[in-house]
Amino acid sequence: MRAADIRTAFLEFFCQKAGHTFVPGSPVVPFDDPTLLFTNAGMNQFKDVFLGRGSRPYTRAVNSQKCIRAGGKHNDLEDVGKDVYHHTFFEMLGNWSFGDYFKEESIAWGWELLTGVYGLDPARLYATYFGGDPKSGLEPDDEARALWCRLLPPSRVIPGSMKDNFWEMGETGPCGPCSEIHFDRIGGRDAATLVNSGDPDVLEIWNHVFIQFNRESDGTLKQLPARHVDTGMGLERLVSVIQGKRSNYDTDLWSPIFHAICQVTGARPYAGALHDQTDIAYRIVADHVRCLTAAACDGAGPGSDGRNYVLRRILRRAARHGRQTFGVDRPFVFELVPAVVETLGCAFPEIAKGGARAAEVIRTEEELFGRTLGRGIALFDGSATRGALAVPPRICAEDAFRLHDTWGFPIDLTQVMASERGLSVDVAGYEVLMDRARETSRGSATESQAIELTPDAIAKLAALHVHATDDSHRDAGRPMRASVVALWDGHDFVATASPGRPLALILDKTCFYAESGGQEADHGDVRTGHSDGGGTLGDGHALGSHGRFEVRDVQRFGGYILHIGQVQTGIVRVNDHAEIALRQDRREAIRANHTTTHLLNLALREVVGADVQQRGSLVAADRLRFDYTGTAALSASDAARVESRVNQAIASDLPVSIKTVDLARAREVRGVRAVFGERYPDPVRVVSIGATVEALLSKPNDPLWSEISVEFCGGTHLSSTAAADAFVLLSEGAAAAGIRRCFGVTGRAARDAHDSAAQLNARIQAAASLEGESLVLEVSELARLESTLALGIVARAKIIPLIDALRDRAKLIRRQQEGATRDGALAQVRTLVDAHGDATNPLVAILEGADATALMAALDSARARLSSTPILFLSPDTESSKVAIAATCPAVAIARGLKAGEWVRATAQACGGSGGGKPDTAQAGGKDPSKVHEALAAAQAFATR
RNA sequence: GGGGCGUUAGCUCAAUUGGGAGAGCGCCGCCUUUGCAAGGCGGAGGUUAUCGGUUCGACCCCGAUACGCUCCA
Repeated sequence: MRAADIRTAFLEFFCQKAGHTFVPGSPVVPFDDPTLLFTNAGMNQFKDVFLGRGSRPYTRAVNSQKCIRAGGKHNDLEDVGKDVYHHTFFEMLGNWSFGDYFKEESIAWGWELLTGVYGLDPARLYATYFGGDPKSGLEPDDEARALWCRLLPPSRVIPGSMKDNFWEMGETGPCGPCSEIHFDRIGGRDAATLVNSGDPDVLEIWNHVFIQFNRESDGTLKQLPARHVDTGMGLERLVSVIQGKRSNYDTDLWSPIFHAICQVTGARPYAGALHDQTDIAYRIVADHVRCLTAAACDGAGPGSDGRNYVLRRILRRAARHGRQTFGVDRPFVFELVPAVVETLGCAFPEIAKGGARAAEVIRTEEELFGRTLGRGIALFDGSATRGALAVPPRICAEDAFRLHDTWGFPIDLTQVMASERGLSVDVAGYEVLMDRARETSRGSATESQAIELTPDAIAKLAALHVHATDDSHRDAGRPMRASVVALWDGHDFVATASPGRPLALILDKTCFYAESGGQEADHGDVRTGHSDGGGTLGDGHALGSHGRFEVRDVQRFGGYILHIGQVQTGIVRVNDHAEIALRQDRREAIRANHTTTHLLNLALREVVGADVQQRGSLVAADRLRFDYTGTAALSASDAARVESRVNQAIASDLPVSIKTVDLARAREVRGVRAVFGERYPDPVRVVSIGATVEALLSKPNDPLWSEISVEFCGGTHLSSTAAADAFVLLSEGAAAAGIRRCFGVTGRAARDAHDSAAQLNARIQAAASLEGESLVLEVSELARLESTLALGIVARAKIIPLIDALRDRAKLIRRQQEGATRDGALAQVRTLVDAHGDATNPLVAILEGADATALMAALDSARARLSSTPILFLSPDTESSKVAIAATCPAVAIARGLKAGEWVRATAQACGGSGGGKPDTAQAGGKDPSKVHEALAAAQAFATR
């Protein structure tokens, strides 16, 4: 069976045989799970179901999930290539039951598929089950054991430990026993003792997890009302087993890629040897290009932080092996992408579609690395030259560390390069420096100002029967009454709080919007009073007699909303009544910016193209930021079109409609904008502009809908677009490889941007009639304004060439001025030189109207004719109240003890300054032009002393 | 999140303790030579990323910002 058939057979088996729904695997880049660098298991996208927070319209699901294990807790990066079964990228075949079937069906179907469909020899299969753990008070999973014993002899049904056969998602939460199916590649023997012993020929192929407990915060296990099944089977491994190979790499999942490597690099064909450098490089490069292609097709390219940085390291490892093992010093990894598309494209449409773009992303990064490598090699050469003189010849620790820290040269690369030159590397010293760097990197970690509610604290609140915060009033945002249910200082719950320390307030209900989905939190005030005190919360007069709390941030943790800020006056206590009010001007600005963000999203799609995808956004009170996929800068004309589309929508005063509806129905609406890879709650909140959500749902297929803005969004919005007033695009640039980022403003700020542009334009017009020095000064001021003012990019694009034209004129003027002052100075020098008698006498003179540069030119000119004369010129400038001084001394004068540096210093001191320089030429400056004659006298005295 | 490094002519990069902003390649012009490659001479091209500070004087020192590279977590 070919790999593609094996994959298809799995999906069809569960779809047809047991009524599973095929749910396409999620992207390898999880967008809303900060605990996860990459998708690393098929269950990732169903986490909310297991946690009991979400649901799906089906109870049985199946797919093949693209997984990446690199850089995170599960990191297989270092092992890739050294063996034949670790991968940074792999496929996980999985089937799931959400509160539907359980152990019996799961095990029976697993057996049927492996032996019946795939035709694996039953005599080579082994099963493990959870053998119980007295320490944790857990019974053995006898149910699973009994089920297996129906299919296998009891000697091949093996009990397993907590580590191998009990699955937990985290400290708390859903968990349960699991049962693994193992396969013996050799056969004809009893391999029971080899199961889970690390023998490469007896390997786990399929894990069935039976989620039946919930681990409570006190450590106890509670039976779950709904029990789930989560299985996972690595495709690469399965294929090797079915195709009777001892290595994952010896299957048709890899051969096209190996073939491509051979073609592109000209290396000898892959031979499959475990310890051979070339074969190791083959495996590493093939693995890495699969990983990079899959990531790029899901929108994640190499970059400088987080998961992007992991991808960068992966690419550089591949590129380095290409260079060192295959001798290819040009970009080549990108040329392997078509082979990856050939093997994965049929199963994953996004890879079939995104291959070309992925290759482009990879090629760009390879070129970048080539440059970094080039600079690093230059540095290495210097270091090697120095190191060659040492005894024994070696690269010193500082250089090795610097190559690593600054230029990204892994120590082993430095070692290889050093050995090529017959040098060793001070690795011990390098490790010391590395440890020190690690220490400083960790040690200076500042304590976070932000207050967070830890999982423990959430559990504690739940134990105290504090209910989740009711935020149903947040859209209205009107002042309201509530009560203080808890006070959290970041470490402990406290009963009272007074001014000073940062504090988080938890109320029973709130009108504040917590930061979410890129929209910033509301700010505002909370005034508290105590029910049995004097400060009754009657209609106003006694308010605030107990406490006033200023809210500067609002965050949601679990169901609890934290109002974070400080007590301003008085005291705040748990159980206080509270009058809460948010800052309406801020809320209004955020609403306008959020609705406009949706309009911008639509406009970009219209202008740039339908494949523009949102990659993040920030809605603040003073601006909005929007990231989207794209590799080229927005042209000036496109920017103008985008801006004008948004302004048209604002001018049309379109109504904004918001409704929470069933997710499946909402998804059917044509043109709906959902953030790529994002998971949405069900039901989902739909925000549409220009047509009501009801209208959308009544005719979901109407082509009209793709021309209006429809998004899934939980934020606060205007009721109609006119309130945004106006929109200006402030900037557009690259945020990361393949991602563009633009900033914009609305309302007052947009008007201000227009006004600034108009004023600047008027000044530019006026400057056209200026001449001389005033034009020069004005141009530098205009350039300063251009770079500091918040102008729209449309306006800026028009303004820059106008300023450039003025700058050209100013440059000409300046050059003329400089020429004039220089010529003036030179003319004076000529007379002075003509009049100068004895060539060995010092020439000391005042030149009128010269600056420092002209003085140097004057010195050059004088020196050319009086080669043995010490010369010093001064030039007073009353306007800037400075005296420029410059001097030169011929060798004979220096030998006599007259050094230019000392000479100018003595001269400058006579007019309130100082200076210095080399013995043959020096510059200085004085601060008091009125003393220029004293300085002249001092210069003469110094030279003739 | 925390470090380190960098940003100078169209490109690649220099510039000693703070003391006159340079080279190579490319570009323009002229000359020589030629089968071709080339060679010689001259020239243009700079807000030293931006802003502020220290100083008589800043590419250089200090602070902030932007952008890039890089390491650690």
